[in-house]
Amino acid sequence: MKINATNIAQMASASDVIFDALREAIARGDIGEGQVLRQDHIARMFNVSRIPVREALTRLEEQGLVATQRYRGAVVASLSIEEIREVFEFRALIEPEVLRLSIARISDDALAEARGFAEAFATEANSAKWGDLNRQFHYRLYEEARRPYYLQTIRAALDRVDRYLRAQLVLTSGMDRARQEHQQILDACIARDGERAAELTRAHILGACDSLVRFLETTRRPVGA
Amino acid sequence: MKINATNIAQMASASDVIFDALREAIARGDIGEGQVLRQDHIARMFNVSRIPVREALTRLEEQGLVATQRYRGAVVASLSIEEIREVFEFRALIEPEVLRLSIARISDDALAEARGFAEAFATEANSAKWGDLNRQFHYRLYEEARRPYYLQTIRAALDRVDRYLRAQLVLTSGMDRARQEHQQILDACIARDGERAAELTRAHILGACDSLVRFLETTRRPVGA
DNA sequence: ATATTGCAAATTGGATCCAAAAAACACAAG
DNA sequence: CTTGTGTTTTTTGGATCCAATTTGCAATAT
Repeated sequence: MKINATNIAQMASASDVIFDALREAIARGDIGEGQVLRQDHIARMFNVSRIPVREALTRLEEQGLVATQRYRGAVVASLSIEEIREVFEFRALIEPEVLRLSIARISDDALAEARGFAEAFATEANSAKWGDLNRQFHYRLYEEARRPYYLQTIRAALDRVDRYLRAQLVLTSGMDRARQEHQQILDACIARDGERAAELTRAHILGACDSLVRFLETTRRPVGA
Repeated sequence: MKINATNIAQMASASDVIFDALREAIARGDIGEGQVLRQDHIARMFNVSRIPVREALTRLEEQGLVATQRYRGAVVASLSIEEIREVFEFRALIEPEVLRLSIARISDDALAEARGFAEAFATEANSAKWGDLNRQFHYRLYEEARRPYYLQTIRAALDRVDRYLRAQLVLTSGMDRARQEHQQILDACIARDGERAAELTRAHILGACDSLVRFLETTRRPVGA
């Protein structure tokens, strides 16, 4: 048997790279909602033909991150306040449950790593990094649940609303409250109190949602002035 | 302004048709797990080139219904018992909540339609139709929740395990119990007892899962005989 | 007989080309 | 100045073609 790269790790196809790059850019808000994604433009950015770009866009549409109209191209999906609220409501149902499952078997090492992310989140000065650190903190706690399907669902839901969440974090008091709530969640995890950790997570998500919705309702008046 | 078909409804692209056809065939179990899906073969079936087929396969992979390996093609995803259990556990978390939300505003008309599906399910002699009727019954009750994101998630989860569920239905006593449980759920809905309807739905899903897993554990011994 | 190597066929991933539709634009009429 | 119409340009959806990789098979050596 010859040993080459494909034996070690399956080489990522071009569309995988494009998909991941666009997915992250959309989730982070680097590409604003409503912005059109031209196949040709993206193809040139990655030095490929339009074929892998179309595959990436297809996958993004399946994930709900872009909306495509026939012969009109893809635009970054924009969510109504109602849709945003629904995704948060969904997260508030799933994530506490996953954390509960996770705590039943969580190791001290995992807790220590989560604590590291929480501290990095709390002390990071660059607000552009808050979103990633927030995600890492929660994910680290969820991973121990060993529920790949749940985690995938959570990731998809968070991808949809992450750019709004990041906007909420930089609001006054948004970051302060997140810091405190992370600490409380972590304490409950360390105490192996699944019930309390779940309830705190639920409140954490719903609180962020409320704060975000209030913010959006005062700023979003594009139609009907 | 000229009026033509595209004004009335956006014409479905070729890949939409292929995607829906394959998705249903996989969910229903008409294409067995592990079966390879040759691009060329499917393309000829639909009288198109491989391009729209590849788009459909890409979307199916994003939905988790097929698994693709680079240069090796796509195969219908096969789930381990653990993975099946996780999807059912997920459904048992989501669906009761959606039903609870739905009951808060459900109309008598919707209940009548759901009753119609339940009766059709209970009296249908052709076992091949049980799966669809089962789905329609539950969906009709969920729709009134007006939660498109939840519904989409439920559909994706059910697509993954529907073929197993259909196999479980035709097991002895599987159909009998489903009939009774549907009636109980319907009664609770008619009484607008969201709490009871949710708990019955949860038991309905978990019961089917247990029955299915027992069945699979006795029949599935392909490795290590 | 079995394992190994080399070649041919089959299959996928990607590039290029073409047709269909939409958007942008120019221009005439009211 | 606005509105409507015809034309050009842009962009997407799909077909065809080519390269990269895998798979099947045959020939050979042990």
